[in-house]
Amino acid sequence: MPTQMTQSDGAGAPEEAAKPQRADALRNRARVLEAAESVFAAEGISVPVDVIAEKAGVGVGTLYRHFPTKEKLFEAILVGRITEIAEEARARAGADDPGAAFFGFLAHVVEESASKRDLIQALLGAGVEIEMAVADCKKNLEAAVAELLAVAQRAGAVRPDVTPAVVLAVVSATCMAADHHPGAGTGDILQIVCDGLRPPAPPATGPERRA
Amino acid sequence: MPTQMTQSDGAGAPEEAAKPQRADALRNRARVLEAAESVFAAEGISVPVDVIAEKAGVGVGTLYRHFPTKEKLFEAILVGRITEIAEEARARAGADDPGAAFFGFLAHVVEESASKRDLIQALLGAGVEIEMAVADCKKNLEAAVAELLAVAQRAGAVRPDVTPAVVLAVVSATCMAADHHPGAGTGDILQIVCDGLRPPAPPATGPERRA
DNA sequence: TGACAAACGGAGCTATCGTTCCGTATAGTC
DNA sequence: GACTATACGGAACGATAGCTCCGTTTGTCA
Repeated sequence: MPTQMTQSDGAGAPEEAAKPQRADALRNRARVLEAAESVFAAEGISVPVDVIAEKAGVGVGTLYRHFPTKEKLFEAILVGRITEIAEEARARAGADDPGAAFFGFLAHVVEESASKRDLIQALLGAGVEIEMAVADCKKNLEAAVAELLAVAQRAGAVRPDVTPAVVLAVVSATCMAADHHPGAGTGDILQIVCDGLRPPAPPATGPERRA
Repeated sequence: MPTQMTQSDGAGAPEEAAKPQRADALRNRARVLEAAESVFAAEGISVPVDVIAEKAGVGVGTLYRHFPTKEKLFEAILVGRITEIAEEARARAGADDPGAAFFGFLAHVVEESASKRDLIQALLGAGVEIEMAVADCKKNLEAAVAELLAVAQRAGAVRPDVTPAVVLAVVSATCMAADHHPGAGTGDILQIVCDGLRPPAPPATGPERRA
């Protein structure tokens, strides 16, 4: 449960004093977050809020006191998830073997995101309005991936013409494909994508690559 | 507009005599289908039926007389689209250059499906109950792709370990990624996938491929 | 042209879901 | 233990969207 947020942070107001919350309020907030995380992951973003509230063991009123809208709740979870992935990328950026670090990262993300419908849908953009908070978060992720990618490219492990945007696109696509085509093994798809990201073999002979 | 269907075919009853429909009924049916096709493609499957009816220039009542549910209407369109793709695969299966035929097919599908939200969502399975009719259709598509793939593999243009299911998964993933990550060029993503599908360079030297 | 079955249109019914409101319960404090 | 601000619960409201119903229109056939 990495997702945390300061409940009400209005945009412009320079409010500072985070007044202490009551113990039960804190507890319930955490419960809602936890319940939402699992329910969204399992069912996607279209589950009714009632379901989340019930799973959390609170009333809908309580849910709405902590998160002003369903979308905000989802956003909170999303920001947590994406931030986590970005941290993972940063953590791997300094590894000894840049190639292994890069491809390991891809595998990690795919594995982690498999069966997380909500994340997938969000990355996909299906039916979700991209909020500013999430957009910023994505920028952060893209920056982290850019670094990891650059190192791997410098080491010759990844094609030089690949951009961070392409990496993100390809990764989310792999997650989606894996989730919805159970017939095709996740590993097989990932393998294809990874090999496609590698440079076309040093001096080269093989069949015409790159049109 | 390849989508066609015999309006009411009950499951078990061996009814044969397709009683002739009135001219306006036929016309309206076609209009609904056409409108639905473009609206679904543009907005996804969540558009209200009213929108489709309006675009078709008919009332919702008329829409529902031709298609018992919104889902059935969508299904009709889907079946048409998927069948078309399957035919494309079959048409290319006998080409001179199996490799070019195979990769050309992938490019064709991606290009054709770009900007077709509904198809993508359906391939994804997001929020759509897979109906029998569509499932059959998918089987047909998979068979067609299997043939095209087999020929290409025999010619050494595609990895031998790739299965039809993987190809479909990878293609739909590419469509989705291209649609939702405008930052990453469709061509770039397709390139990566295609190269990943190719065999790992004849005798080989390059960096370790295939774990 | 008249008659009738077939088809149409769209108001409105129903179910669902996000959100609000307010009476009740409780954590924290003296 | 009493008091109060804080938080809770869940009934109810409003909006939306799928679908139905029935009075009206129209194609077809003689």
